[in-house]
Amino acid sequence: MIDKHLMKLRARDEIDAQEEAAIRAGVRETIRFPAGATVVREREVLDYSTILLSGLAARQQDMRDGARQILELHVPGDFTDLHSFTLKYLDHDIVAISPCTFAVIPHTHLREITERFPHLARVYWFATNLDASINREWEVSLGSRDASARMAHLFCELYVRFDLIGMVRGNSYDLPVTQQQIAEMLGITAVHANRTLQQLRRDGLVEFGRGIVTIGDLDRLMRVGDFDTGYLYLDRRRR
Amino acid sequence: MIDKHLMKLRARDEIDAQEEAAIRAGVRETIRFPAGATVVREREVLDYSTILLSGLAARQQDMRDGARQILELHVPGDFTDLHSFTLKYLDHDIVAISPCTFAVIPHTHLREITERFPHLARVYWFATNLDASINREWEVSLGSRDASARMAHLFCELYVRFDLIGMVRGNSYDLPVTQQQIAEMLGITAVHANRTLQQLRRDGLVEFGRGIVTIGDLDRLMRVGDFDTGYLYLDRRRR
DNA sequence: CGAGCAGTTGAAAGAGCTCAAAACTAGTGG
DNA sequence: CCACTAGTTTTGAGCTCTTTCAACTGCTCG
Repeated sequence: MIDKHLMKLRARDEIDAQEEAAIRAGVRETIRFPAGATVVREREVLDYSTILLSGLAARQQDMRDGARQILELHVPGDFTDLHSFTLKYLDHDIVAISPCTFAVIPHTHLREITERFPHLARVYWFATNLDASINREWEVSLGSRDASARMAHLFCELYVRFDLIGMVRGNSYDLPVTQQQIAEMLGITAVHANRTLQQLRRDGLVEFGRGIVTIGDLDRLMRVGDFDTGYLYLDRRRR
Repeated sequence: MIDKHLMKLRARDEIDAQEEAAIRAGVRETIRFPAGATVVREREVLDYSTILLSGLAARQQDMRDGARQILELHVPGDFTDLHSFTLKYLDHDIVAISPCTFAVIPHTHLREITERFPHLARVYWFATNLDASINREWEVSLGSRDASARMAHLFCELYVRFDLIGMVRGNSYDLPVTQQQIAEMLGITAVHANRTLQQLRRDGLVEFGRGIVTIGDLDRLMRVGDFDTGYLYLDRRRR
């Protein structure tokens, strides 16, 4: 059930059998949300965190004028709101982009296993720092890259992240979002997202339709998106 | 020496005498950098982290085309690269904006005190999550706010953060940066930063000159910048 | 005094936005 | 199986914010 989660942890560090058992022991229940549902609301005080098991989820901030900024996308295996363990409440919403299932891990259990296994505390601390690294890379995109570079960068990032959990088939992966939502990630309008998408398709870099991304030319897409995997910390190291 | 650091930790949680002693014991040496110096370079493997004691530092990413995105600003008392404890190397540079002094804390010491005091592990884990929250708020600015709102938001954030360490005098605080650097934080050009600054001044909201920010009307500045302190987690809670 | 940044200004170009309508989907119910 | 609706994608045209480029001012410091 949380196999993808362990797969992802093990891409970056070693998790021994005891630690694995301790993690698994914390999963008491799973919850399910339909597409569009709000999983965690800003400022809501939490006593549990959730691991995304299936579906696509996002962190997002609603603006006063009705606009919305998507801050990060979560793929299966991600601890979507592990940061609430120390923050206690979030500064943003967590929403289900497509129908999602989550494993629920009580904060009491996180506390217990991180005290019993200090290494696990560092592994999960690392996991939140990795999310922060993704946030920073999105800052770079939003602040310093134009629309097509942002879009190319996003498709590259998701390619790598889906690949890590075995969810890439050939050069395609599922991305069940609308162009409106892509626009909300990139900080542009839906109309402009549409035109940018057409540009990338015309150039043979990538196609997106019916919720499926198909990479036409990864090398060139990476160059256009100024993409470098460094910020995803793909090397295994003892934390 | 690390008083501002403790002041900041204690704004969010209780730190007892033992924990304080453990933190203080880790500070072996301090290092000094002139304005403009690179303190930590991207990808450089680190075995220590640094607390900013005085001066202004920043996290930044250089782009291929010579442009630069400043990702976050650090004020005295901030653990500028605590995240390197679990990341091992950074995905960005740390630079001294003005002349800076740092306290050096070896990772071995961080490891020791976080294992000995699990609560301290959570306090520092929280600290990195707070940095991530700031990164996310900058994402919102860069993605969804126009130039004057971004600028207003920045001045509000720094007002609160400087206030927290007693570095606000009346309605002014020191911000030893150039307009070029402000532009690099806001993802706009220096020319546009200049014009936006003039706009805010004309509206009586805020003035900036010779490295000093003077708030003219905080309420209105907060409204223009769509600023809400929530993401700075200013309430004390047991982590 | 002159060099060299930092800040300022103007004019023109460009990226992205707004508004509005048309063309597609996909799901619903008869 | 078709008609109908609602949401998504696509297109056009004009407009705005931001950029670019280039020149000019002012400061600071050797």
